Amino acid sequence: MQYLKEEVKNNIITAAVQEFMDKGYHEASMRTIAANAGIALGNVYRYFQSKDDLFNQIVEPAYTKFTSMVFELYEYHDPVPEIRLLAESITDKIMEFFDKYQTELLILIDKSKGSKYENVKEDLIKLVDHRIKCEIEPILKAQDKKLEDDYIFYVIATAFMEGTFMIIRKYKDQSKIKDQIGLLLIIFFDDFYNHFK
Amino acid sequence: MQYLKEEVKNNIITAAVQEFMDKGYHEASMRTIAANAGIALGNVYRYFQSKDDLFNQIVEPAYTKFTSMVFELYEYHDPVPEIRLLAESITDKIMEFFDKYQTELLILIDKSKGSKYENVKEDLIKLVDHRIKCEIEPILKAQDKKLEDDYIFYVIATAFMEGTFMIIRKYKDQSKIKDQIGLLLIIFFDDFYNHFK
Amino acid sequence: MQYLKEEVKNNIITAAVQEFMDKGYHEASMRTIAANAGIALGNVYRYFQSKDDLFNQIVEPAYTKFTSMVFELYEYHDPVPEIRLLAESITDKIMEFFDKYQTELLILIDKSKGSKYENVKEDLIKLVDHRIKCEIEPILKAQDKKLEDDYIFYVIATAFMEGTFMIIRKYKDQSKIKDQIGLLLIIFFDDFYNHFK
Amino acid sequence: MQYLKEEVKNNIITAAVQEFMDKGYHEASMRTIAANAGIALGNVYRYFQSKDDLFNQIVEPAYTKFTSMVFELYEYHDPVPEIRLLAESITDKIMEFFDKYQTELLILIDKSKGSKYENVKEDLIKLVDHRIKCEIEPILKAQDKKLEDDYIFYVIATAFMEGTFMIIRKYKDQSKIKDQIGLLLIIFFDDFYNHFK
DNA sequence: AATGAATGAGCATTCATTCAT
DNA sequence: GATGAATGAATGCTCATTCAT
Repeated sequence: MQYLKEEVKNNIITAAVQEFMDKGYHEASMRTIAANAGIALGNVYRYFQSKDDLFNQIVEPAYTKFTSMVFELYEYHDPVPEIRLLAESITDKIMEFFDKYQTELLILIDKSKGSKYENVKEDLIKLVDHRIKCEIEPILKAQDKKLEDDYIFYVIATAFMEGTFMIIRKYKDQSKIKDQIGLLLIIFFDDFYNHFK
Repeated sequence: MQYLKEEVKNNIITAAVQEFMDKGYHEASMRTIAANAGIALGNVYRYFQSKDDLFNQIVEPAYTKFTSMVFELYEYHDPVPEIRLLAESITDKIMEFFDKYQTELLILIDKSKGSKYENVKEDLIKLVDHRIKCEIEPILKAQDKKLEDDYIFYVIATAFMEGTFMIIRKYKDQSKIKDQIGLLLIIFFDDFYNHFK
Repeated sequence: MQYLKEEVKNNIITAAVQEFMDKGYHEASMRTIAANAGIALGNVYRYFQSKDDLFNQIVEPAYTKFTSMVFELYEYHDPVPEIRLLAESITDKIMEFFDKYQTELLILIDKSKGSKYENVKEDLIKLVDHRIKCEIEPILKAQDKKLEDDYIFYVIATAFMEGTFMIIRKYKDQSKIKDQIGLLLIIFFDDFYNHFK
Repeated sequence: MQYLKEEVKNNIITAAVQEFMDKGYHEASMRTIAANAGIALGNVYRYFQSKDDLFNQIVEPAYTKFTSMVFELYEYHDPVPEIRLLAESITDKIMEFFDKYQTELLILIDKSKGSKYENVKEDLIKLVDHRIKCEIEPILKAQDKKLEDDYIFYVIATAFMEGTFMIIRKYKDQSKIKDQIGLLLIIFFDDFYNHFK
């Protein structure tokens, strides 16, 4: 690998993050990225093989970490006696992740259409949906109830995740984010939980 | 002459609605729209100045009606003794709107990026946010509490609306939609309401 | 399929044949073809899906006919008592082909590098090589001789075909071409034949 | 200063010869050449003004030597009583040349499209054509025959040279090359000679 | 009114060549 | 002398829009 100036690479990434945030993967223009990075178009390709590569290098670390986090949460099957404890542990995991990859997660979630990551949001929501069902179904069973249409859980999962992303978008301060996501978890799942009891 | 056949215009709109739904504003192809409307590409431009104009004419009525509905709800200040009643009345209003503009609303909400309507979703959410505050603040006041940061209401509003849109997207049957949105309203605001009591 | 002007299509083909002849498939420029056809670049793509398609449409008929001709000759196994007869029949077949596809054959043979036809020349030569061996081997066998290295047959096949192509390139008059290829066949194979007798 | 290290220049030439052989003049990459020469891309341009210049410096010596050889053979007018003797002497000359410039000749012949040497092959063939005519015409004259169209000689010359190049491309061993070219000379010119006798 | 052929600016990508260090 | 980062024009291709008929 040749020596490439870190500054230029950073300029490209900065410009690219901005461009991907503005227009999403598909609509983003390599010309605009080059212009905003203050370099010639061709020079971008010294640092990144392709638009795809540029996008991937930006979101890949977030994706990898995110996937392993998702996997861990997915495997955690036991229903908890007290939702606040689960909320706390999930929030901790998520915060650890956000600490490093806040912007990249948002690109991954909101702006990845056309790239290989376009299903990330859906995957995440499916996980949350799965977790919700793990919690709620035993409760319903104990009451001999069964929902004929469980799409509402998927809706709640989506709504919750959307709320989570908003908090990430809004705040820079990690402890504030943690507080707000904690509050969201309680409002959503403590109350929600009660609804089915 | 400025006489344009209504039938042709309707065919274009029908094809365009389909195309915007399928691909979103930016990815929609004028060629595909013309082909599906059964007319020549050039002829589309006799009825609509541009892709932009075509999009605007499609979503404009829904937007106008929506805005006035939003205004009405916005103006409705009285806190309700029983959230279910408010839920019912809001759901009724929304359903009335959906009855005519379901598809257009979804285009407006999901597929308007790049057009002048891209902030519609946000506007709607601001309304719901406002309504929530109208409901919650008196309760907090009665308890001598005050939230230092009320962004959580905005988050809840967003999450709720996202859920609402999912339900609209998922179901065709109006009564089913009404049921599910009703359920969502209760889960969100009855439980949520209790949280602050 | 929409109605496309035959004249424009012909202009594109004429310009493309010239360009492919000048630079070969890979180096040919769609911009140059469009310019020489007197139309805008984008318009070329109304008539031909891609550079590949344009090239294929030009050479495909020649290729198909050529392939079937090759197949016929390949299947013809009997050694002939008199090379002149074989020469005559092969020449007839080839001439019939050249009559329609002279230029296209030359593009196929000389200018197809980078396209899916790049092995056509080699395939043709392999056929001729095969035919030569069919003729020569029985003769050698009768003399209890065997060549340890039969690459010389492949060389002769190549040399002969190269000569054939030169004649096609040089003359427009079909009867002249026939005469010259006939002469070439005799020089090559009558004499060559004798060499191994 | 204009002092340039001979070693670096040789490395460039070695890498360039390989690259031109692999991909031909046009497809050859200056980056690849620099990388394989173990130097920086920009440094190539201290030794060679351009890709063109690099190509020219590589094939120039072979071209010069070749041209003078051609000239000698061209000047050698006397018809030979026995073609095998001429074949032998020509083969000797050619082999002497190949000994030093085998690769460069193949580049010149096969890979020079787009450079100023693209006609070298033709020039060589013209020489052989000339020699053939020197041999054949006296024979025809003695028989009071005259070919109205002597293009066939040019064709034979081309076919023969094509065969020669194939042999050079195929074999590395000089004595094997000599044997095969000798065989080719006899097949072509002994038999061919007889044809006109 | 309607047609659909034509336009031209846009896209991602490549590569010979230049130039500041 | 040497480096390799930077340039910019070229490539094939797409598509909203225009315009002669």
